[in-house]
Amino acid sequence: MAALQRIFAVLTEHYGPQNWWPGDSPFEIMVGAILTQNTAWSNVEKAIDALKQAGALCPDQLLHLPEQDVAVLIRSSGYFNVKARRLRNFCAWYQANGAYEQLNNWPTHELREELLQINGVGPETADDILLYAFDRPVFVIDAYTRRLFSRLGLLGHDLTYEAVRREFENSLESDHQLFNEFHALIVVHAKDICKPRPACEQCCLITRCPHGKKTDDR
DNA sequence: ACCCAGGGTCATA
DNA sequence: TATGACCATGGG
Repeated sequence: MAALQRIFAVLTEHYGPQNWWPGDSPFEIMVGAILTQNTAWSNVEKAIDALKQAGALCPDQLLHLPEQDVAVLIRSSGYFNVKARRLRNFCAWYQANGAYEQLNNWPTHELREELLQINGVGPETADDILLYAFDRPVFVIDAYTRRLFSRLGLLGHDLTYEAVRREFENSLESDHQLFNEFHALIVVHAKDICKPRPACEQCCLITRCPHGKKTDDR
């Protein structure tokens, strides 16, 4: 994908720097990464606020509280029962491995493999965490990225997550700052482009179901 | 009332 | 390995 650099330039020129991920600490970013699975960020913000309000936005409390209580706090983020369990799974791993300072010494590949072992952390969530909490040069592939680039004709729509990620990482210099901005810009562009609802040609490049035909997505 | 959202797991064939 | 069911709230 030789055009990537230029697409990044156009997006960044239009929207400016994004300063992602929204969040005050690496741990908050990791929690957000789990809560935002298939969920609008506005709903996640409320859940994170509720956790803060309850003094529960830390591994200790999330592990100490009954899972049911956590579920109530994160209710607004949807899937609250599964996500409460996923937060617990993640925190158990996080504590067992000495928290941020220790984990940050791990090589990127090993850290990624370990994250993927946690039940509830799939490839995108792992990569969110690696890129935005640990500043590792890993390109995050989400549904928007897949739709936009496959509809531009730059990506096959039957590629695996790993294949798409390799494609992006091989087409750009390995720079966490670049990957950080690029992914953020794709998401911001998706939100921006289709404000009311459907129907312009631009929308069809990145929103879910272009005029009823759902061919891509995976 | 319907569609969608910054996914992931599990059961089945 | 590939589908399909399931998880659930809140905004447009």
